[in-house]
Amino acid sequence: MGKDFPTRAENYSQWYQDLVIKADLAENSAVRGCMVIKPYGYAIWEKMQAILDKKFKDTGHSNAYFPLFIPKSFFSKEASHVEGFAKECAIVTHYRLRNAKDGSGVEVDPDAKLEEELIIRPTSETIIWHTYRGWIQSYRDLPLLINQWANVVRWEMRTRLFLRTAEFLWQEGHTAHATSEEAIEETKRMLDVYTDFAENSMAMPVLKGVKTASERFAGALDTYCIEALMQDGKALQAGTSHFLGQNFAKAFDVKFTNKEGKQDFVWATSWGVSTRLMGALIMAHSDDEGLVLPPKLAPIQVVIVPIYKNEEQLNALNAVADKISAELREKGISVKYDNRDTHKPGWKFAEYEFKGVPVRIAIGPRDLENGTVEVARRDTKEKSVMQITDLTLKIVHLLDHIQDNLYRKALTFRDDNTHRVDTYEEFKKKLDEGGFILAHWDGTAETEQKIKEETKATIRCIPLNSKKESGKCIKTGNPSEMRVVFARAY
RNA sequence: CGGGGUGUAGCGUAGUCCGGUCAUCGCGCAUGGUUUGGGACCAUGAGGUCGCAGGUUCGAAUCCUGCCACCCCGACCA
Repeated sequence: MGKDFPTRAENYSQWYQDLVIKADLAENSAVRGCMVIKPYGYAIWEKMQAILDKKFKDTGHSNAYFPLFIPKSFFSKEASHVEGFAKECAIVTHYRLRNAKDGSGVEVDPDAKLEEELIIRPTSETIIWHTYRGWIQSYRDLPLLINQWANVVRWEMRTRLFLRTAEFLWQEGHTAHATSEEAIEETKRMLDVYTDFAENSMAMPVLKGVKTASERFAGALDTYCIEALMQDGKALQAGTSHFLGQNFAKAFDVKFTNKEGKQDFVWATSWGVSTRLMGALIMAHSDDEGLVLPPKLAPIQVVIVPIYKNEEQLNALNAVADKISAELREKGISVKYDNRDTHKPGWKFAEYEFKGVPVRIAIGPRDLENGTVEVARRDTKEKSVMQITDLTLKIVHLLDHIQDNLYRKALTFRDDNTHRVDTYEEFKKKLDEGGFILAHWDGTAETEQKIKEETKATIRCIPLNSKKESGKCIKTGNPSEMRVVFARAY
């Protein structure tokens, strides 16, 4: 564990992959492109879920669950939606197996062909809007604010643990509203929820923005997003929130009677974040010694390691450690006291460091005499000796400091790697150094496409908070009203 | 789906060019003992269809053919 681990500078993608596996977050499975999320990795995901779920409930949403399978015909109803997902769908065609005559095992029973094939959901808009048709008649039924936690499948050519897998876990919110304004408001509200989560829980600064037409969700009128910058200088889309207009309402005939007694199609949104956030979290903070977790998402926030020579000493340490643990737990801190006799302290130090546990407390016989403990923080690797008497409060503060420090560090990194450029030459040069690039663009899909082909950079978003500034497109020299964010992306 | 690479014990590997005590070493695992303030040490032991299937040969991890899986780089995507 931790040995023979490449540094980020040596090989970033290898560093990432080894980190995920060696920190026990996930592993590749027997199924191509699908991963097994291991208990430690899943515990982080559960913390993400718990925080997000509360935010969804607090903003008026309810959870529900829709089927994994979607009748093929549903998919054809919204033209751009089909086009967007057709190339990456898994399809169920049969419902029965039988023993092969040659004894080679089981085979698909050709007599068990489904009359209508089922698509395994790559996203649930179609089944949900089909269902909403029966739920919505009047303006009194609106807004309808639903979220579901689910798995989805997108048959990807190339996969990477957490960042892109054929099957992944996510949440998808699907809401219906009486007016366009209300739906847009909802779209932005949920983008803010994601932003708040990314920055305050993940300690990861994000840029809020709108996607260009070519990067928009299939079937959306507008796709809002949060974009984060990873340590290798590549951008990562961490969450999306879509204003779907009346596209799905029209495709699935979801009408309501408004206060004036007139029929109208409802206005829709959808929004989601996925286990990809795990990848973002890992790449935002971790270092060459392993995982670094922000306290708010760490399954174990504090680990206590005893140092002893014999059972007598251990017993004395156990008593003190149990008391410290209990006090910390009272403050809502998750503590692990690792007094296993099967591993030495040094081994444990390395283990928990690699797994990103924010704070480690070591207690030995010398500490018992002095009424102290040794406290080590993962983010800075600093160690200090603290008195046991006021330890709990200090740990509470330390965890807050670590959370803040990780955010500030990530923010500084992003600021240091965000550049404004005004010429195409400068653009290409900065692009190779990595980071976000703020540049003028003439607003056409052709130019965007050309830049992408020539440099592999995409427009990550048109920032929501950016000021108008007239300038010239870096590629064509045509007039531009504001800068957009370019980057190479995951 | 195109280009490149790799498959030998749970993991990482030597050996493959040049076929013949070659199945090597390290980590890990098990047992016993000594240890314990930064990944302990000694001893003993268990564990392998050398990716799979054919073929060549007296003899194949090694040569030939086919297949499969995984990784990296592209195109596509959250």
